[in-house]
Amino acid sequence: MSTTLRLYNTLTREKTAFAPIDPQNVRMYVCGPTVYDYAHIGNARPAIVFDVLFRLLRHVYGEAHVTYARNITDVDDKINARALRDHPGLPLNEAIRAVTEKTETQFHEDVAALGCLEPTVEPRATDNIAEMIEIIGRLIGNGHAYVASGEVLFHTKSMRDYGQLSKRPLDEQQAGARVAVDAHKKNPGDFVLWKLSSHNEPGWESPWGRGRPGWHIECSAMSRRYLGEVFDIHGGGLDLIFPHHENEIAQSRCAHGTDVMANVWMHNGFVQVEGRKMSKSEGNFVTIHDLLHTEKFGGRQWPGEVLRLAMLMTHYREPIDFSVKRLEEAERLIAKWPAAEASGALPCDTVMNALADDLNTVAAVQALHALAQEAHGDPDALAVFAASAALLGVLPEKTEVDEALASAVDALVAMRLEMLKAKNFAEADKIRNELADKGIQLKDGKDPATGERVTTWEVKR
RNA sequence: GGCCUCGUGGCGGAGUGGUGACGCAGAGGACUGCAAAUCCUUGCACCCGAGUUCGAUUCUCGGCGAGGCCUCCA
Repeated sequence: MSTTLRLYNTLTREKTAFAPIDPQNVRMYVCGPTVYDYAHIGNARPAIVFDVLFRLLRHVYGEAHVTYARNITDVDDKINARALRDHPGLPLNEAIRAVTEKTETQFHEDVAALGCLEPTVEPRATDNIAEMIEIIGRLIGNGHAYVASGEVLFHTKSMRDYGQLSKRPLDEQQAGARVAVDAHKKNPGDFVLWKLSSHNEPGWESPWGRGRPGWHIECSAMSRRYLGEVFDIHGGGLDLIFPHHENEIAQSRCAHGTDVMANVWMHNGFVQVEGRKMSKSEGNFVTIHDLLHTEKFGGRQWPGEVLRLAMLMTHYREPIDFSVKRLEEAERLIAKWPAAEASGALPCDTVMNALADDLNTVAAVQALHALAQEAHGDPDALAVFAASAALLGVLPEKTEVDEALASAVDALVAMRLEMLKAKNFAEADKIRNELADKGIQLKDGKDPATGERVTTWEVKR
């Protein structure tokens, strides 16, 4: 409990000491995926970054004292479009459910492969429509929202300090510079809280007619439901600062009459692929699934732990260039790390301090690498390594080897040593090669005292 | 146009007003029958210009370059 975390806060543009509202229940909200298609590696970054933060918070405040909420956005016009495209024969609601359930399952498989713990709660937008309607009702009631042309809109001008997060005062924005201003808006920056649905769009009954929520309101509703009106940390990608997070803040604060929505706002940087911007419009994005299970990237599949480490080799606020070269380097590092099981040991101070300093995973990984070298042949160091690696979620798992295989390999190793003594190199190498083909790597060493050859082996990861 | 990042050796990536982390790759070596693994040695980098200074990669200003947001996107 003595560790003090220092976190960079987008709200203040400063790195400050983190003090939870309630150390017995530290609360974090992270914007999750819209479930209409495979998640790409841009989605993987916040999942991994905030997973590290989750692990760190659990370590500092105790596992039972951290609540991590990450939403599933399952109402969205992109989902509707996908449902109509992929399931033209089904009734709309069933088609939508088919899309969202499949995508959600896939997302969970992907992030699990990336070594991410499950959030404490993972609420769905469609399970929180009533909460959204309640908040919208409040906003209309206290003059922060109005009804126009069948939509409920947030009245940005009604909020004195709108734009604090993005440092984007309303007056200074070029109104409608790149998007036509809808005539029914009182101000160009006003955004939709609720909009009416046609028959071929999903909708819910509300005081303003059968409709569906605007983009931002779900996070206000779900964060309040699970974390309260004011909570500790809100995270997401850099590109969400405006308008999404700005508008979440506006909705929540105006509905609840609070000065802040979350105390600390954290944003991870952008992801590029091989030096180029990844964008949906250009179609050059790489999905997590592609990396894990296909040979689309670099002509091979990549283990989840390699992807995770590659992601953590750059500080979360910096842009990251996802490249084959980077993945190869990550893989070489992991290959040098010992497999171990987390025991009761405490993580190394260097790793802890690095992470406590605004999630400096780069320094943490380097410290970890140094530990890995010390751990070579030192059980105590190995335990510290394991605990430290677990904090980052990059602990190579000890491959379970069944005893029959182990004794068979041991016998072959003994046989090989006999052959070596007889200088029968051909036969000895044959054994070595056959084992290698089965994924078993022999490692010859020398007993420091006797000078005898000592052979150990491991299952290649 | 507004707002905002970033620019360090082949690559990744720290850091500091006064000999220059570290990792990966590469090179050399030890060990080995040969490999692998392991260990040792090795890297003279800080976008450009001006300014401040005894001295700047580190501070200031100005360029140039890369990128992001302002519209669905992590």
